[in-house]
Amino acid sequence: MKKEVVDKRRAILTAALELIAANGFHGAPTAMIADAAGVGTGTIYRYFADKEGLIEEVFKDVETQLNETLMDNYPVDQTVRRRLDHYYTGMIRFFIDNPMKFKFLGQYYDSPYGVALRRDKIFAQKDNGERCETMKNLFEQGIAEGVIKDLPIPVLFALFIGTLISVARDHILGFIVLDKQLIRRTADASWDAIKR
Amino acid sequence: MKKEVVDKRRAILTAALELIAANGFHGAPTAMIADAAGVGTGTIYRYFADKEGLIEEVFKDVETQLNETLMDNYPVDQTVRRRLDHYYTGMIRFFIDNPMKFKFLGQYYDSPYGVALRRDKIFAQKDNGERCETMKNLFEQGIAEGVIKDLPIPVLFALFIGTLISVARDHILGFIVLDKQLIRRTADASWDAIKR
DNA sequence: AAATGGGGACTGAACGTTCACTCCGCATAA
DNA sequence: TTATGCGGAGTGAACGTTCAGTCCCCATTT
Repeated sequence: MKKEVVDKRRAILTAALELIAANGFHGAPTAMIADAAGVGTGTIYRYFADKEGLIEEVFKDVETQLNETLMDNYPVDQTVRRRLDHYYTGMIRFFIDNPMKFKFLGQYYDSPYGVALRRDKIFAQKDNGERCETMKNLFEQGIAEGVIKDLPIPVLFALFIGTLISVARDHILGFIVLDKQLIRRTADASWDAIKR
Repeated sequence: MKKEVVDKRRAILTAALELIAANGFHGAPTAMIADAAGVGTGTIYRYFADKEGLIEEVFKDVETQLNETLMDNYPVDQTVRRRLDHYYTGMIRFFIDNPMKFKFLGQYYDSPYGVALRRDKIFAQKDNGERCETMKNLFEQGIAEGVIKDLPIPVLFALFIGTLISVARDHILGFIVLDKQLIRRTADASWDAIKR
């Protein structure tokens, strides 16, 4: 835990992420994860309760990284649109830069593990005071200001984020190449969907 | 195969669809499918090569039903927007009316089974002459007419269909209730995303 | 400095379970 | 009798998990 010489916990987390992203949950047996991490199969159970526990930890890890990325340079004092755009482009970039993490999240969300998870829960910050807001809050502010359509929050969420996920997947699968300009135009188009 | 008294093939297809939609691929062992269908486990292998073959058949079945639904009352002579709207609302209604089929498709698409599948392939008609068009064609027409943004087809697809899938899922999971009016407003918002 | 001993991180063969799939006998029909 | 459609106990492979044993580190002793 403290020695950095060989952090086996990290090695297991990384191996699990990569193998699950590449082959799915059931294409990543514990023996294979242990192998890729360079540890014995038993060692996994020294750091995690069971395979499900391991997967949960991987998820939390990715979630934290994504949240940290999104908090970076958060434009607190700008318009609702600018703040939403920060989230949108930040997420796209994170997924493009970390395709394995994107695929893992995809695996996670529609599986027994993630069914109970609400989509907006991802962005529910816990202890960051005023620096960030949930997207839900942003949508509500936008509606109050009259700049966003008065639709139920989950619908706005679907309109705004559903596209993001589809576009990111297409990029990762190689159907399109999302350069800076195309990201810009996609983000604008998604804004068109929810703007009043 | 020909006797309708008890169509075991159909019973197996139906049972597989329901169980996979409810519990996922790995929560639906062959023994359970056979039980639900009221046949012996061995009988499955009289009608299908293996479990993968069965799942493929279920997929083709659902695909065909969806396509047939969409061909109904297809507004051949109307504007691009009207024709796209026909697809959009038709799909939403199909998914709302057949939540199990929606869930099954979700399972199918991000699994080893569906990786090779292109999204627009779903709508590639085979033998229907001029009655229907692929969404790809509709997007291209729209771009040529100057009514749709000049973005890559997969991006337009993501903008238009990504939202549909998210919204349908939210409805099926019970987070929102999609009545006729809300479907209308969602379809319009999705159009805003792609319209010029 | 060198020798010793104890403790805990680590390992992987082995275990029990689960699953897709097979095989052979049975029931029905001709 | 022969042919056909079917059932479900049985089979081997693969999986998650365990646990008895190994090995390394370091405190202690000489």
